[in-house]
Amino acid sequence: MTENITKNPINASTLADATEAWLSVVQAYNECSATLSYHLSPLGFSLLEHEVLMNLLRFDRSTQRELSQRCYSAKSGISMLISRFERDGLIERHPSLKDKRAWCLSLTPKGQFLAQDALAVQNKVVAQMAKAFSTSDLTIITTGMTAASTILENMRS
Amino acid sequence: MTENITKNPINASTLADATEAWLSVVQAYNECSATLSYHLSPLGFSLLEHEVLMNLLRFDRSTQRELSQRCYSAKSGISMLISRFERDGLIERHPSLKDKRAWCLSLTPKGQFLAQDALAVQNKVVAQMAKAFSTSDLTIITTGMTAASTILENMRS
DNA sequence: GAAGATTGACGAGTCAATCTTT
DNA sequence: AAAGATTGACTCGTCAATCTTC
Repeated sequence: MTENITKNPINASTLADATEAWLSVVQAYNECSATLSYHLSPLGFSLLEHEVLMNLLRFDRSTQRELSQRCYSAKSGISMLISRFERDGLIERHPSLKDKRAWCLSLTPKGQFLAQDALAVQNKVVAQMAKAFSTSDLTIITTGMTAASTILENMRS
Repeated sequence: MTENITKNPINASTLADATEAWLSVVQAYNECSATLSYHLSPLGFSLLEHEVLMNLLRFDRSTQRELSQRCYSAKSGISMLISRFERDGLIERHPSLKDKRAWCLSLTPKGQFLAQDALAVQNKVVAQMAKAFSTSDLTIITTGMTAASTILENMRS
């Protein structure tokens, strides 16, 4: 007999605690978005553009579909955004060797420089945020949020 | 001499940990949005409409500016959203007694019923999410995220 | 002058349809 | 038929300007 192992039996008080916790996450998420956006504006990047740059820094030769999924943005928007970046010389589209439908995207040298600038901004913000948490807190958050994502994803199937 | 007390000395490894933790939060946030949106659609509510209803359930007689701040949405959008809710009979606008510029917003009986339905959906989602965390985890998150919000807010002034 | 609310113009991103390739 | 990418129509929310009240 299999059993559903959870860290938490759900009752009225934990529901209230969980709601409060989640509201604090939503608040922090919004504050972080506003702060990141604020400090990125001198570079001329929106939050979505920033996400795309960070992804290409970590995962060279990503496809547009991969970016679409990792940035939680529709593929049509990514398509237009990449076209703009290509026109401005930040990104190069290479035809995929394995799949003729797809593009492999790479940062140009210019794109890499600007992405590094954006990364520096992100690091500054994340470093400040990290002051609110201990190392073990961060581990708890990473583990829990990853598990929560899986649970949430399963609630839509 | 005052000193900046933080839970975390920032170095390269904690920056990586903090980035990973934050990415997991962003992922969970997006999955939660998608799941909530998915389960709210039968009720015909968008995420923003849901947030407004939850806020009026908790804080009766809120003003539009208060909703705008608590829902992280521009006041113009709130104004139009409230007009729609008023037209559909979910909300009543009462002139504020203390400030003739402002409206005091209240849910009508019909609005209260629908807000309860939306709350039930939210509770279902939050309860599932809570399975990923222990009670002490939830406390750590609430405390840390609240502190992080303050830090982030201060980074824009 | 500052703040709450409203309106209109605008923009970023989504959805649906289409084309090509698998 | 399914999947990657693109285009056009559309929607939701923002920004700037305005009106009224503080």
